[in-house]
Amino acid sequence: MVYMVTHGTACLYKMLTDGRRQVVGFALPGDFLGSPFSDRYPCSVYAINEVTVRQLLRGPFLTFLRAHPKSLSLMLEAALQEKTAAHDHMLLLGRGTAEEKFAEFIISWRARAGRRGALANLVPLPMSRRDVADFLGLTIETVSRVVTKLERENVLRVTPEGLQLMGSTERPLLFERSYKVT
Amino acid sequence: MVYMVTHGTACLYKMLTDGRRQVVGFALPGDFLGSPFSDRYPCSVYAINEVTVRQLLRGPFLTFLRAHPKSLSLMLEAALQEKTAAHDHMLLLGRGTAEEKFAEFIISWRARAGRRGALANLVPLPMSRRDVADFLGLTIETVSRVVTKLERENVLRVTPEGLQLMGSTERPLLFERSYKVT
DNA sequence: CGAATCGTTGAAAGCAGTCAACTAGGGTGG
DNA sequence: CCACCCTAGTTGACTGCTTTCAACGATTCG
Repeated sequence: MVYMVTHGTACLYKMLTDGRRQVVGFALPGDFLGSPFSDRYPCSVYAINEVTVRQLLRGPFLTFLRAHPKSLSLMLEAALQEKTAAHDHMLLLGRGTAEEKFAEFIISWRARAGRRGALANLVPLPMSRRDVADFLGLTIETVSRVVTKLERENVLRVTPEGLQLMGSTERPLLFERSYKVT
Repeated sequence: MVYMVTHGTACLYKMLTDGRRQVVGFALPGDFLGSPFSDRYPCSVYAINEVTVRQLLRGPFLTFLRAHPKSLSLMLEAALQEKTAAHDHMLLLGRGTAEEKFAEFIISWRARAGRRGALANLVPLPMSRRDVADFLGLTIETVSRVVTKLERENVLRVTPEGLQLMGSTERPLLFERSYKVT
């Protein structure tokens, strides 16, 4: 079974028997959950806020895709992009410091979530600290400490509506990247 | 431009300006490098051993895919699988200990590399310690220490041909997983 | 009000990182 | 043939960032 998110935000995660959890991503409207090729779910999902999905039966969906190569092509393009995004996040998880992880998360979340309208400086954070921590491979305490530190440095401000990024955000990104393509 | 690996093993990685590196995967024969939809390379590549590839021009390849939905479908299936693999690795990077990271790596590398024939207990490791370390988000020193520890515990033996896994490998995997699918 | 959940803060511990010394092979050139 | 160098890998001592453990504050809800 495949689902397509139509409204809301979902959290995708994997969990170990001892409770350790890794959030692998967040699904926004337009994103697909599951694969039309397998009846195993690649990971667990839970709704962060009110979420609605469109259910797609595996068989009929496959038939549809075979009949509409254009859609198939779009799905492949999206899947490849998501693979690249996953690789980017690996870099963060494997090599980033706590502060870099959080900064990069805010920047990219702002770009994704605030797609309606220009990049706002008020970034809504519908997910809990635990979700953020598990996404970044940190503990909630460490996330809290990083937020406090950035707040003290006037990089951002915590409001009930989300994180208010200060102007200084455009300055040297904490987590610069430059790919040497060989 | 897209390439398909036909022989050998390649290493895919991303790197930061300060030299920190994350290996995002290893490409074996049959794997594709790059995307037919974008002319940006998603990551850097280097050949671990003698590698041959088949070069596919983006335009003609796209035309071919449009004319052969079956191939398109196979590429989508592969891309979705790789996305799942990337997510699995995120769990390892974000939540695994050094020992769990290495153990899981050996197990899954054996499954992939030793596909010809049954799962051998002699696992060849064509890549360097640095590649392994950068794949697991560790330092070469830590990898070395883990190997030494596992060798002392008679879990494996280091030989010039690769890692010799002892029988005890079938026992409780060091990194058990169990997905609570909601 | 009490209970529960979520988040913050502080102190201490621990796992992996850093720095450095050392070993082992492999290639080169005198 | 062997001294030399260079690279890959190992090992040890120490440091440090993040985790762990614990207490506290804020908010919501019955």
